[in-house]
Amino acid sequence: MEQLTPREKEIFDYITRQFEETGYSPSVRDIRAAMGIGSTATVYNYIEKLCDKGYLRKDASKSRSLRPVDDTPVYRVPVIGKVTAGSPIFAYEDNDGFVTFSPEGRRFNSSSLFALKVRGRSMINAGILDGDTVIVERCDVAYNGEIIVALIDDEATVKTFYAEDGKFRLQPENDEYEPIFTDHVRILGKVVASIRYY
Amino acid sequence: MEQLTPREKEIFDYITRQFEETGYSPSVRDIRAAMGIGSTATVYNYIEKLCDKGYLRKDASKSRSLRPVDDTPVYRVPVIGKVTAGSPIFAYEDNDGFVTFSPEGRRFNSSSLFALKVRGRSMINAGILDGDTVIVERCDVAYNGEIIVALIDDEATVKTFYAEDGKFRLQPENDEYEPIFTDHVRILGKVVASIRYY
DNA sequence: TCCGATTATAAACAAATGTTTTTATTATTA
DNA sequence: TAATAATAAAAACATTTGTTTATAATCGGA
Repeated sequence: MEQLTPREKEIFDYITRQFEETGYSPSVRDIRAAMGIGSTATVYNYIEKLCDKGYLRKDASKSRSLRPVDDTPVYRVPVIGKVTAGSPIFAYEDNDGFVTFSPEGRRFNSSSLFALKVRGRSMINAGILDGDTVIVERCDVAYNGEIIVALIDDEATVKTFYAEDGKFRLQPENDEYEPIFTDHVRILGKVVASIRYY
Repeated sequence: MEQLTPREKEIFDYITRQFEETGYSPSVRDIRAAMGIGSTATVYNYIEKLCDKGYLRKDASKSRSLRPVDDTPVYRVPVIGKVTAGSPIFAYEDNDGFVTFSPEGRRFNSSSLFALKVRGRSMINAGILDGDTVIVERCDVAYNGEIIVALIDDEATVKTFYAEDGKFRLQPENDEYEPIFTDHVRILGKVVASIRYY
């Protein structure tokens, strides 16, 4: 990312801070006043520079449409309550609220994420405890060793996935549990993160 | 929270969605157009209602200053790199970037949070694996059974805390590790959440 | 010393935007 | 049936706001 001049950085920092504090963008004149600048044109030029350099976004002629380009997106992920086979599992209405999740490095299609509260101790050796929240990316294929969410007997379950001899093995990560062998598995998605609150 | 009428909810949902998609608030006329309403006054009344009922915030006479009242705050938490005893541990400069964290239910003083990348397997029985990120709330006291971050030999370590017979026991959650007994412990904070990325 | 980058100003215009006032329809409820 | 809540409109007004144009001071490096 192209370097900012000292003054550009000052102005960028102000915009960012305002955005965080108020929840919306300062206007050109707000910036002018705060930075002790005499003319709106000066500010306007800075804004164009910051946009050109990739630090800001704005929509032309729209008031207060500035926003810092954020490289770590924040997703508001619906927590799915009960999962039932036939029904529209991912209907927006049938959720238990939301969790906020921001990944490291990668990006997701916002609508392809959902979350699940884990019940039971079948994955404790993988560090997924009862009550943990897993963030899941919807997909219908998986590779060996990936932790997935699958639909078993009308219930969503978290297991490690293996394809063997044309069949599937869903492996709990807990010696007290037995693996599930099946010819057919309906994969809801891959676990991309897990969160625990103390 | 006071109930919304059907139409109020439609309008609130539109504002929320716009906010998420564009990063800034729609104007009164944006809403008017999108909702198929003939007059800005109608929209204006709805906005006032939504503010009165506590669903929206706005600043008087400021364009595009609407924002949904968000009850789950999002914290941008600095990831502390190396921790050294005497030095200003929490200096902003010395960090490994940020993680975004939003708690369930409770609120924190934003400046009292920091994050740590866990190294080693000493807490695996508590579901904290090598590479996990723990979110820590700064504090200098703890109660028995709480998972804390303490300073041992100039290094930050995550352990379960116990005070016994006027001494302290820092308990690893892994049978291969021995507890640390000490007369004096410098507590950096309590673990309030842990996050793992796959 | 000249040049370019950085920082800055004044003045005006056009458009977008929030706000007020006054009035009306419809459906529900007492 | 009368009262009330929910929904809606028109028209104007006052500000706020983005944008353009033309001009200038300062400073470091070639």
